Amino acid sequence: MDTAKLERITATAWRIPPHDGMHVPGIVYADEYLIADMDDKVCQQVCNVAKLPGIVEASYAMPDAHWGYGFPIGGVAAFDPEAGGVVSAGGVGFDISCGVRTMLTGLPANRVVEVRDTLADALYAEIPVGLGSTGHLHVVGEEMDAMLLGGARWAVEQGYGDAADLERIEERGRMAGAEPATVSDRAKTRQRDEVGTLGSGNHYLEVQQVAEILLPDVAEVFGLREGDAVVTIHCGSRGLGHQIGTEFLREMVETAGEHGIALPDRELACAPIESALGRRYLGAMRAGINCAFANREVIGHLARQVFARVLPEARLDLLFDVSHNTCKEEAHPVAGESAARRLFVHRKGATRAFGAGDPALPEPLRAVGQPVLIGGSMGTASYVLVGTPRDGGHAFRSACHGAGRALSRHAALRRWRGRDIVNDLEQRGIAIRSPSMRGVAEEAPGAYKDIDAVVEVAERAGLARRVARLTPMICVKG
DNA sequence: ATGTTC
Repeated sequence: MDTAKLERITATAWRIPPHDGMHVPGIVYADEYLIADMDDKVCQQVCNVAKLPGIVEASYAMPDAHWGYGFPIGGVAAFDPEAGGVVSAGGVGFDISCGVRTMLTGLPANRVVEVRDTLADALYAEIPVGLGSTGHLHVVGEEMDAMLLGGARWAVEQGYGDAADLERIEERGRMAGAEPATVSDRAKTRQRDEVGTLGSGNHYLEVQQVAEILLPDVAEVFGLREGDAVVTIHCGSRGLGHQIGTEFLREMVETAGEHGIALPDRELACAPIESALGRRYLGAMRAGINCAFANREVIGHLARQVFARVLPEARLDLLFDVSHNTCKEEAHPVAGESAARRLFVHRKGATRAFGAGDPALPEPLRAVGQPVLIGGSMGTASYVLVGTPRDGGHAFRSACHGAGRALSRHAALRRWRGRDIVNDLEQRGIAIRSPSMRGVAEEAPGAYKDIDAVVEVAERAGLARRVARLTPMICVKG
């Protein structure tokens, strides 16, 4: 990216002054290396978001930001409904509530190494993965609506997962305000056999080891011990979220003019939060969040079943479950103001990162802050961070979500072959199981930014602090 | 991300 038009405000933050109709500045969190590699289109998208009605404080991009549909992936933007603020389907993304959960085995990683291939095969056999994969459940009619209302709570009621998990999920496993009636029959039909499936793309289940502890006191509260094995699941709301996104995006494009909104890019289609369409989207999007909660809860249960057979001493207690693609109603002080405002915070490829003392956090996490789970690319490290207490002017208590793509899927396909990637990783002791060698090539580690650099910048920028670095042993890949 | 172009 050409940094000539950017003001460097700290070692890890760049400001784009408002111009050409931007209501607020853009802020990009990056060091000189990450900003140099970031696509100019990220800045353009940050600026476009800053032109939307009712945006407050700034249009943000996290250190892992890359080009996305309308909003950048790694984008954070908050809107005030009292100031004509909008909600945008493209600002949430197609994979509503795509997110990550990490579960603690309580066992040293060498116990996994001893049974690695057996465990990898069993996980791959039991956990549905890949494009169009179908699951163990068939959810229709009133059950579908109950799932969309109940989220992970519904899954637990169905016998998938444990009630103790619920405290360790954002919104305690159930997003309030979901309106299943606003979700189309087509979206529900697409989902009826997909609950409890991993999906494709960058989604995965990994068995990882805690390679390094960076913040011992917090790691202890989180239950992370150096050398232990953990299980991390990354997936979202599958066909249902995608269908909701597709339908509302179209409707928001068609009605933007009626709402008096001039779109800088049709991919930024949006509706006033206080409009009928805005409220309807929020009801459907929240149902999509519950779908993702239920999905990850069911997959977590399937993983526990596999471990119970292959490695029965493993506990698989849930550390936490975070969403990366949401629009949430939250109270935040805007920079320069003392009182908090009621805002609708879009996080697209970004993680909520609440600090110690936040009442949204359950005990004992409230004492230290929210676990911020950063999913790495296939074969590379992942991180557990912890949210930091912050006031206004700091991305509405958000952090990055992953490594972030450096190359497009298309470019990755030209450069790598899936089989070679699998062999290379096997040489390094990492077992990959995937139905799609094309998918593996698209997800080649070299197609992503350096996650160590991304989280270091996130920490230096004050977005979150590093607690533990995780490295993969087994990856079941979509 | 996605029954990878209703």
